[in-house]
Amino acid sequence: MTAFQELSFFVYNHIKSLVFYINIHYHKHNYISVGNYHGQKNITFNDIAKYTGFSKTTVSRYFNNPDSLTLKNQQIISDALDKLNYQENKVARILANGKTEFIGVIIPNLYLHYYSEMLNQILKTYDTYGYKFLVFTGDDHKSTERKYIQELLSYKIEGMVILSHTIPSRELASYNLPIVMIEREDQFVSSVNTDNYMGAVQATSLLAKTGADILIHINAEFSPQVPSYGRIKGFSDICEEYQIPHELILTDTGRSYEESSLILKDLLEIVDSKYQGKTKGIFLPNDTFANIMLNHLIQKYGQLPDDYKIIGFDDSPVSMSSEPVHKIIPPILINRKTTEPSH
DNA sequence: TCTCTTCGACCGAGGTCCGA
DNA sequence: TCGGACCTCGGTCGAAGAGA
Repeated sequence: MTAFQELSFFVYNHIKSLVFYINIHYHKHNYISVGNYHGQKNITFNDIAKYTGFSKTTVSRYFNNPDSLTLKNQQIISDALDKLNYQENKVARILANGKTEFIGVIIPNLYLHYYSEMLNQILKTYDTYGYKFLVFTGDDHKSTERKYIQELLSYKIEGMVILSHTIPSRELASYNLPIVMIEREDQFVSSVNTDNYMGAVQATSLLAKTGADILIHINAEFSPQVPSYGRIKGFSDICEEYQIPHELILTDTGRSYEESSLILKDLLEIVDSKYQGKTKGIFLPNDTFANIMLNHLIQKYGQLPDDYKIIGFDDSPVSMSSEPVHKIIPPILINRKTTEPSH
């Protein structure tokens, strides 16, 4: 068990024991519920109704259509809310109107910076739209992700954002739920994609300008239906069009940081010996892999050697729509120190 | 007639009770 | 043991009543 697993296990058990304590306390004294730790009952509309002498419908109207109440009665209810320390109960609202305001998110993992940053941007939309997110990491296991989707559906989510690529869009469309896929095969659902082809063209062109003798693109194998395939195609097309010496390495890139790191380390050794004395321009499928490669080079040589030029690929588009819509985000080329021309 | 307020069905799933 | 009726949770909402 890793340190992180131990930590999460401890947190889970601690929360579980707290909930158990609260439940025991409730059954023993019948005056406590989860969310209020001080032996005080959760205040409901019924309590406010009893306290003020109004019906609970009138209390409900105070929140949803206050103009239908006299100013005097609004003030009475407002005072009661303060006095009783009322706290909004979203669960009851969901029970009544069926709108959970939950959106499910399935991502392959969080160790790739692309996914964690994407999730970060998705979570930030709460302030604007009010939707909450239930997030699962599928680790590229189809059966696991199907199980997670069933779990999400049981919580009556109002939509799904899919960054995973194990489940085909035809199957996802059958759930009859608003779904947006990001950088995935998207024939039957809405999607948001980067212009991978143009991004690869820009990256490859930049590497070529650095004076590299050989250009190498490392990536996983994708079918042409997957947007990421555009990176492979863009790289190959530019190299062939301008007759640039190149090598395409399509391989399993791993399912964890450690696995990816080992695979990239092995690939680096192969490239290092195969193209000794030549300047190597390496185009990696994402910034995390580019950083891993950079770290291996620094560990080996103490710094980024002059005969290595590294470039990654990342983006963070987000959009949603009820109708199938496919939005293409134009890539922006960012020139960092890892692709400075040789002198 | 209009404004304000109340009543009670309803949402969904699990628990309880009672009769067969 | 089984099945059906009823209740529970906390809100929403349409219909209807009360009063000015």
